[in-house]
Amino acid sequence: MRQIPSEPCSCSALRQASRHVTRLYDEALAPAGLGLNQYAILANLQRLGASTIQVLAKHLVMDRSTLGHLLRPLESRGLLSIKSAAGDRRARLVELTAPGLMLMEQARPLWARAQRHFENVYGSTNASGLRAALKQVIAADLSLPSVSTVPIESPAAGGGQS
Amino acid sequence: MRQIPSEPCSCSALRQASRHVTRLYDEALAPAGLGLNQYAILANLQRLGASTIQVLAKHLVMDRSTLGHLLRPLESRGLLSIKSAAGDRRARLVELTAPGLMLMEQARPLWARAQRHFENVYGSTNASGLRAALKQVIAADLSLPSVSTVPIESPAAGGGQS
DNA sequence: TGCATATATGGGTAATTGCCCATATAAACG
DNA sequence: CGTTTATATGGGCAATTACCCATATATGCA
Repeated sequence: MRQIPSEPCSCSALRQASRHVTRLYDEALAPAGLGLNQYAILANLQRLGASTIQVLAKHLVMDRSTLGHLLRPLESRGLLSIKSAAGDRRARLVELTAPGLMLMEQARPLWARAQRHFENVYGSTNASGLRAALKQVIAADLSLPSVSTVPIESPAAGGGQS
Repeated sequence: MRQIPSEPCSCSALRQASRHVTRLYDEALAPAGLGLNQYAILANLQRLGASTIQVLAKHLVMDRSTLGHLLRPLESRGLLSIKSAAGDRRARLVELTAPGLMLMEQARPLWARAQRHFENVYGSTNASGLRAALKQVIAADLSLPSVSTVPIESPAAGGGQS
């Protein structure tokens, strides 16, 4: 009875590594009362300036509604503000507040410690190689061709996975 | 005006790639009514045979309580059973049921399609390289040295968290 | 101008994730 | 044998994740 070897699932591997590494960063950021995810949201906001949920979600490679949920607690804590955009009344502009900025100043060194620690353990060359590889993964268009229907078979133009 | 470049956060990169790739696998597995995570749980269960939550969680690089939560819906659907272990009344043995096994037979090709698609787009060599890198990440001991206390300085013994 | 379409969100539901604390057992040790 | 310690879980809480569907605007085109 061939024992099935652990399936080399790329997705599981990614998720497992995410969970593992997230524990490190969450622990490091805990003194600031932030999780890595919240830190990433605030950091992107600081970098981008006021942004719509849509734009911010794109940068975070995150579903819009997910981000919508995640903003709530941060807004309650006064770390960011959400107001209707001037030109477009559908859109809402998310922006870092002064307290949010202050917290980021305090949190950045905590983040840096986690990042440094990761690079010490895993190797900084390995780490940048990994980040580059992940960047490629993120950029890849992974949309599945609809399986059964095979709807319209427009010629060359096609689904365009390179 | 140095614009802050996107911070090369290893953890964010991992999480973003996870989210991105998970969407592919979830979509592929949807016809079986499973998410990738649920698939991974059942696949490990099939591979390992009856296991305690503890052991299963270790294999999944997942918190025990997380797994406990995730088992509930799968048990309700009758895909796995959870019974007290014979020798150890604390432990609970999780085991794939016949319907669970049948569903896995149906789901495996769906998983395979996602995996194949990922390798087509990202490159199969890249993919196995990535999995190898992630495996190393997962194996790394990332525990932070307690920052202030610097507790006992036992000599050589070293990192040994048993 | 007016309707069809596209865009930007929000709410609801469910699964995913992990922490802390409580409980039930088991094991170890004196 | 009894007490301390370690192990295996569960429950509660909160954040994370994303789907679907509804609503409010904005845009494009006839």
